[in-house]
Amino acid sequence: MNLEQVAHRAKVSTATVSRVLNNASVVKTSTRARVIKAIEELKYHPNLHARTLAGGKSRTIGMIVSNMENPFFFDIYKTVESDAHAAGFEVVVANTDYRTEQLVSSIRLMIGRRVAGLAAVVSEMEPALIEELTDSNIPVVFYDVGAPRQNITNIRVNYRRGIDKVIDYLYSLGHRKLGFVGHHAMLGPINARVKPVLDAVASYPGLEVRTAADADTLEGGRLAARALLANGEQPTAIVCVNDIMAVGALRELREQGLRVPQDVSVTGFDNVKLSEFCYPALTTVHIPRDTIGHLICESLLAKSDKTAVADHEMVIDPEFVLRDSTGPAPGR
Amino acid sequence: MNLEQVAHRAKVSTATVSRVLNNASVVKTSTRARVIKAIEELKYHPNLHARTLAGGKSRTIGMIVSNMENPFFFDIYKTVESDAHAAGFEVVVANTDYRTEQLVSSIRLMIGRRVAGLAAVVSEMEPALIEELTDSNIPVVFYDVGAPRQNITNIRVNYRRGIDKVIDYLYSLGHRKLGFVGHHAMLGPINARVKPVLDAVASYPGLEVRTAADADTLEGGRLAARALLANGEQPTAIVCVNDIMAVGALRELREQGLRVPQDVSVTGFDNVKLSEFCYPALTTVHIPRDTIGHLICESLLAKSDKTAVADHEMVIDPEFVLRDSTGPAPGR
DNA sequence: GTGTGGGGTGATAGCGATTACATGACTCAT
DNA sequence: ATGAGTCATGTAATCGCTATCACCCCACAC
Repeated sequence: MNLEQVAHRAKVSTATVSRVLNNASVVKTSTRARVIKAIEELKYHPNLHARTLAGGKSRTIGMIVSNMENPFFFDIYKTVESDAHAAGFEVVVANTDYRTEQLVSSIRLMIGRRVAGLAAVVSEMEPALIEELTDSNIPVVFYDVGAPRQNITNIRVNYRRGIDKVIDYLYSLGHRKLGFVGHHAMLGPINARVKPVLDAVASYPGLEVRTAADADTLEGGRLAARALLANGEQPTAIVCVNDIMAVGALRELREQGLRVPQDVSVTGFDNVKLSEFCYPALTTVHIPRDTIGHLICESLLAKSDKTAVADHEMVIDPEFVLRDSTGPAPGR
Repeated sequence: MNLEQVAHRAKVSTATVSRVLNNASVVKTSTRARVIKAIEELKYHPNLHARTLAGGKSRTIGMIVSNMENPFFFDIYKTVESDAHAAGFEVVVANTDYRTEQLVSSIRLMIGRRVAGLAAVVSEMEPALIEELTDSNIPVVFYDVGAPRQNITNIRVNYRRGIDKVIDYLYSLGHRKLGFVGHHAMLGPINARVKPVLDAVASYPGLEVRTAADADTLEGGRLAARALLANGEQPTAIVCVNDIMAVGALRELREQGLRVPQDVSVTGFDNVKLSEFCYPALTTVHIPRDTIGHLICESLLAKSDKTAVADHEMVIDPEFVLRDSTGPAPGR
């Protein structure tokens, strides 16, 4: 079923059918009606591939994320999608699972699709890939990828500010031995997340930290916490790189008969919905995923419309959220 | 950057470049090397739209789900994606948020994309849409959509068997007043999920059930539980349509100072990873998302390869999972 | 020497849209 | 009546690729 058949049935030219399909230029009301009738009768659905090929422009934007399983990423995606839809764009997502190989093929795929814009919300990103991307001439927005770069819009969160509030709070409660639960992908944002922790820790006298890492999942958080509790002296507080892993840690502590926060305090990061529904509710740091999503979409659409929008860097400030998973260090 | 430019640079015809790209027929080693060199030098990425348009076949399969936020759907998606990748296919997902309007536009979009196959893992599905889909000649697999239909492969779960085990267990523990937490989309699978509950309840003497529904989210579960506790006699057990809502219910009970399972028992459904990480860990029913995902992909790929694969119905049996959120009815 | 067959490559006709550009039919002021 | 200006529509080139067919060249058998 194609344009030509519709045109034939409506006794018009393909150009006219295209016109009514795109609401472009003027078509006589009676003609339009005939065309629409033909379209419906034939159950015609325009071929998107032919469309973008002929039109030279694609109405879809691509989004690459590290781990859709983590609601942090999903929340951003959802905002982007809703904004994109409002502007008449589709969005296709790709998951990297923190694997470079997946990232590479996802990027190639997006370039192959000639997406109107690409949002990369991933931790890992090699310079060669960035180059490949910028060469492709596709508008790109990164979230939190490594150092600032020219020709790229980068949205980042001031993790240092967030983690400072956490460490400061724990310190004031008497905690001196911290455990840090991270995940294996110790690059990009994880770096952007890990380094601030180490920096913050270093600025307090007598504060120690030990790190354990695993996958960015509930199970991973549990295993990392287990590792933390197994080797060496037990920390009085466990700081987690994100809420999901913190919930995993919570589970491990419970299993080992440790009470939170009486025996061990736990903190998360992101303020994902779940952090409020787990038990005990997590003390965490709020990262405004909706703001991030809006910024991504706005920037992408602006770039794909006009040709000259300056690339820039946007920094977002996180907020401390105090809940029930933190308390005074034991014996104090 | 297109085929022609690559061909020109490698001093061959476009046909030969295409041959190299597709590993089709024989190309002299030296020629292939020249072409590959040109491709790399020009940073050429084949245009996917032109490809599928010219080739007449798309290497992507579409998947429509009701609510990606619910890990139940995500788990299925993940399996499908991984199977699809293994077979050299991409998958694009669309979210309906249980809204018919979204479903319609997603289906149209998928048809427009000329996907090689479509998996519909949604609750709502009007006959007209199903017709539109079958007319489009795209291989389709449904998960749990209404009554069995011809010309459509349908994968379904024997909810009755699952819920029977739950109700039976609660009944044996002395529970007679049940609350049921569902979600607003009371169609399709929700029907497939709700009706069995009512049927099961009806088969026990003296068993009562009251229903409350809200959104399919943590928050929704909480609100539904709140409604259940507010009106009328307090149930001794709350049966939830899925784990996510159950975790929401857990939160509400805690907030109201009710202990689980001492004061109120709670059950989930799906056996999502979270059900094991929340507190208390949920008694639930396991639905094998991986099996579902495998079946979907297998069926879709089979259909898109050969032309004559019979449509059929597959029924999956769920399993009861006993954990810590259920106990004897209070005062017994 | 001539026929046969196959490996390697080029020319080119689509695929299904969009989009100049051209055209034809009217209206209307001059 | 005539030329200009609109409005509505048709014609056909084009997008970037795949796939068919034709072709050339050379080895090898008879």
